[in-house]
Amino acid sequence: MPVTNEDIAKIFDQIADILEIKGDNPYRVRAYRNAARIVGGLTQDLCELVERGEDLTKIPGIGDALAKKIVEIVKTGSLRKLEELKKDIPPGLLDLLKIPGLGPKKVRALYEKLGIENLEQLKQAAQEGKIRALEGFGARTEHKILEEIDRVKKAKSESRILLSHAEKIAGHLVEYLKSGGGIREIQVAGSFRRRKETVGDLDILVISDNPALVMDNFVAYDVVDEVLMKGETRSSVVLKSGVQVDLRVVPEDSYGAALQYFTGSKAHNIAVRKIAQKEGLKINEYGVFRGEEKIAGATEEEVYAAVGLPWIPPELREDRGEIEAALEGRLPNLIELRHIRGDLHTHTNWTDGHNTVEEMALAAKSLGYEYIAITDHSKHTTIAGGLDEAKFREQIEQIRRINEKIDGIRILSGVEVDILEDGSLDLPDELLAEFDIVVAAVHYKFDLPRDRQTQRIIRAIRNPNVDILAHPTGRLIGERKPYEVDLEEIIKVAARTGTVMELNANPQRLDLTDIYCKFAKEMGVRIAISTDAHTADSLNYMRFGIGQARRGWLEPDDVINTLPLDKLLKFLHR
DNA sequence: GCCGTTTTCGGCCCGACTGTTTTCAGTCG
Repeated sequence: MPVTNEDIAKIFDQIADILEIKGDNPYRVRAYRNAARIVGGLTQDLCELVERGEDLTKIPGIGDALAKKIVEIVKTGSLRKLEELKKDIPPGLLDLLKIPGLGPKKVRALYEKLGIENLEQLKQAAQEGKIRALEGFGARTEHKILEEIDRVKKAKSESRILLSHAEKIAGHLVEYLKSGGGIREIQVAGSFRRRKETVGDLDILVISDNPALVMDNFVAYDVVDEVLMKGETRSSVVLKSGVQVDLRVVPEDSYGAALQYFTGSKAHNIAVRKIAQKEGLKINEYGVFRGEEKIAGATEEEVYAAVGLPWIPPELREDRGEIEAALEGRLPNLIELRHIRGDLHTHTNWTDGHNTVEEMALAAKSLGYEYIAITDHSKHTTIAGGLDEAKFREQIEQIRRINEKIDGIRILSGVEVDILEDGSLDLPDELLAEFDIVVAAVHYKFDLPRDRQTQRIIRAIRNPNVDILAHPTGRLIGERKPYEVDLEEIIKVAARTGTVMELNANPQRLDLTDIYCKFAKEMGVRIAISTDAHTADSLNYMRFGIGQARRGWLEPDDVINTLPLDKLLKFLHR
């Protein structure tokens, strides 16, 4: 099994954890964490780079030492250094870091003084009252450990929530806080504002003349499960849903600085502050300072301007080249929801959708769209009631009639045709040529070997009738992993065949991911942002696709459903 | 461990809150 970039990132993170517990140089620890983040965000497969003998030290954050380690991991599947470190520190000890309040120093003390090596032993020691006796620990800490330990064990896997879920939680909480009074300005920052596909916790920022009132209201919110901390300017709670929410109250003239600070990402902020440092400036959540003098802080624009940068859209703030682009004046003009003129992947009650063709069309019209493509399943997807050729011809005819009947929206007759195991399609070419648009997708045999899966999809997109490759990795966030496939290769082929890649806007799918959006753009491949709506209401998923597209640096011209109808049809050669 | 037209050595982002303390280290974001 080839080593993935994620495997390498995980190894570096583990090393960072262990070094931290050992009390190693914190800057070395940071270098490993930084490397893990960078490796995880690369589009290019490190295995391939190593195979081609590329110079890995060209990757920022990777020096000689880490480059050698990457080569070793790729060639042997493991890293001697990590194996050595594991001899010093039992692996179970790393789980202790997940308990809030326990950091590397405390974990080390528990290990050295009490011989605790894992969560189970920690629980036992706490129950026996041994922990409160340790220097630097007390009864409260011991109590807290007992409280948290089961929660951590339970949530050991994945605790991030979908952005769509976060929107609901944040929406309610913001309304509640507003109704309690004392709020002059309120905004959700963090990864939520960066429109990341999943959100770990919510960061809410408030301007208030009465911080105490806001904080009191916050901790009294009826779905608060636990108050982690409560202060004048900062409080944290865990909601019953398990989501952590941090609330910060800042003065008005610091709002921009605080918003910038708490929007992150951490990596982006560090990069910005490094620039500030070179200019002899200091940035914190209260503003930009030259010595004692505050020179910016009320707005984000001001903060960026103070360090010589234009305002950078939150979705780009990942330290993936946006700082360099900003410095050189080549930030993209990112796509916005208002640019979208239609939806190119939707379902109706002809198959597994809930609404009629007409209902879907009218819903699209009410969103201000010019067109909507109806793309029901083909017969192989039996579970969805996929249509055969005769049924599709009936549907095409129905769509023609409805188009005559209603104004202000054009319904495109389309299909989401199954890509069969050998890469052929589930419908004959003659029929495919009759549709306005053909979307092709994999719906079964997710477990083919990487090479066969890749070739399967490449064969499908080489069919000139195929316009769009839908949900190209088949993942369902939190439920189903993406299937093994060489997406980079597929995108390269798509560049030659003129095939469009779909960014599926369903909040649980959102493939292409941001990094592949950016890669596709760089390869000159166009994107369709489509909702895959199975109900009229879920046409509103478009905003999630837009968020991901913006994270992937996409501009209106990169996305085909920003085209007016006539240009779209021309693009599709129909 | 990374990085560098001010540096190949000496830097490396910054502040709030908590608990255990009597002035602060550790943790967290």
